[in-house]
Amino acid sequence: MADAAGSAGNETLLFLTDDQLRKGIEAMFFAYRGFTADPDRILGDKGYGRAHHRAIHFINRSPGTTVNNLLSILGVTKQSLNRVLRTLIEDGLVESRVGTRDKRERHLFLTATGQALESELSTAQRNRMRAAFRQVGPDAVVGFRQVLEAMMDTEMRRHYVRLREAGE
Amino acid sequence: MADAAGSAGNETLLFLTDDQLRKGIEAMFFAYRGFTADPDRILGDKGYGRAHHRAIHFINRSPGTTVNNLLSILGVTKQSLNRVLRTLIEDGLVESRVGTRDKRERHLFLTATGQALESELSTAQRNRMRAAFRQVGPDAVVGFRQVLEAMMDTEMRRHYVRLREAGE
DNA sequence: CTTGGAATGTCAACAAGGCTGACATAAAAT
DNA sequence: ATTTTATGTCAGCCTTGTTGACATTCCAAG
Repeated sequence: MADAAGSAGNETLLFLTDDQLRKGIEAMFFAYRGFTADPDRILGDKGYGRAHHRAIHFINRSPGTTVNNLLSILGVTKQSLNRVLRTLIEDGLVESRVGTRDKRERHLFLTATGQALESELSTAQRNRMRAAFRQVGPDAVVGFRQVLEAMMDTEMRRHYVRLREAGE
Repeated sequence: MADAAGSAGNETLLFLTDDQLRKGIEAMFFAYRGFTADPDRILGDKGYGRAHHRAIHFINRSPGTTVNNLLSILGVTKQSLNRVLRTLIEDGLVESRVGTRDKRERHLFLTATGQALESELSTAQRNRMRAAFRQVGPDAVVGFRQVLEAMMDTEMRRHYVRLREAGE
């Protein structure tokens, strides 16, 4: 453990065994269910699904974002996203404004109602993550984020980093 | 860990700010797409989906497991799982043997063909995780797993731990 | 032993949310 | 003027969740 990086003995690479990797895989699977469980409950009660949550989350993060930008973040087809956006707009959670510079673009914003739902969802999700973070401490959290970032596709990492910069 | 709870200095808890938590949430979202991307490609080519992968994975981990046990691990309805199992059995990837003690139960096993697909899928998934692990080092990996475990529902953590024990 | 309930698994039908393909519109770019 | 881009829509398909109805098997209480 102590000589992890330097010694280059074969013990150093024990964390790369198939067994360790499999545990990481199963941990991802089970943890992701926990990660989505609380929002899923809230959404189900209101007749929405995970797809609506994702749209709401990223519109909240980048108010005024275009449909096209949202598409590349979410990695779905426009038809699929459009179905979700249509219901959110009809229900008055999202507002779609025609672009001023480029009138082909639609800029998306959360309404007050949309912000309320966003807040309810993200509060629930943050509560669970806060409990986990607090339980394991800051060093573990750093490792957690490092592994996740290394596991992303480069395209997705681009979006992730762009959002981080915007948020700070 | 030692001073996280006790010292109560405000610097100590900076990793619990809403901003840090939001980053963790987005990291989970983007990383999970990477996590499933490679298996999804392989499965798509063969006419299967993520549900088939999950079934195959856990049957491989616990050969002879019952449908009921698989249900509680996967957290879906028996009807949903049954559809997936039926296609896997029809295609000769999974074998279902009637229980000897209790003839209501079906015990599930991977056939040679099923094991071949399992191996292909888990190799692809392990390769990505290995690359990520190697990139960040063993300490980060420990933190990664600690956070994930803390984020699981207790029910899911039970399954996770039970699988760990069986594997070691 | 029989019978009723519990456990297990199967079949049918429906909904959410992915997907592709085709097409319309408006605006920008060439 | 023509082409390209951004967006929206319709139709139809697939996977994978759901509930409801039902068959089989086991077990336990009468």
